Amino acid sequence: MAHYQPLHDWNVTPAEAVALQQQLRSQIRIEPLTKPPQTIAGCDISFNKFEETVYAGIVVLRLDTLETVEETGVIGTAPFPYIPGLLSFREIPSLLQAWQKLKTEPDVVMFDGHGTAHPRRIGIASHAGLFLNRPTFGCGKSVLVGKYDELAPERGAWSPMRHYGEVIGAALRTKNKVNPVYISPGNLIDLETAMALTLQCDGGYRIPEPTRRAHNLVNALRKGERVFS
DNA sequence: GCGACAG
DNA sequence: ATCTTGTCGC
Repeated sequence: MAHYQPLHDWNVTPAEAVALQQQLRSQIRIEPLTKPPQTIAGCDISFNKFEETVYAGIVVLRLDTLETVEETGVIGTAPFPYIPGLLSFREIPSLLQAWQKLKTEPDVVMFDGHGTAHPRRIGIASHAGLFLNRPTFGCGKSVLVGKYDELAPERGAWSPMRHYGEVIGAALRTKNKVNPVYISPGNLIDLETAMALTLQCDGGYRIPEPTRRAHNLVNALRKGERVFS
């Protein structure tokens, strides 16, 4: 049901992947949201060690109540290995299949990884944002590139992440005295809004609800505890 | 050349 | 990411 723009083929070599990133980065737009979002989606993939089968899923929730409104999942194959900086080429193909199964198009999408906080400023959230043509941002659990000053221990505290002099994202504390998560805009959104949405999706855990639910979903799918038609 | 390195 | 039990701290 939900559609996307197939900007390019995913059957590429690592060198071609880097070239594609260099070519696509100019199309990324970091700007405030056009309309107030009502729904947000979380995406994630899971797999068994040493196996190529990937379990991808998307969970859509209402931003006001954090109630889950839709879930989709697919079992596919990873056409690309995990290479730092090229994560999107491994995860996006299957996520696009899950996206196609959505009945409603989410207003904004949160990814497990980075957006502009990437060596070439086009992490999975930015790359997918170009295909989906809607606001996307990344919420990573660790740093790929960039440095930041330590932040206060309270939830809500944050510190900008810098790389080669430019602000590429922010370390944001989502829970008191717990390691921060790393937020960076993907496409069609700005850092401030991405951080606000992350805090709004609080479920009492370090990981915001969209990503946390997507993670639980794909793990259940991998273990055969969930089925999608 | 050496170390770092999203998930 | 995944493989896994107990254990330290609030």
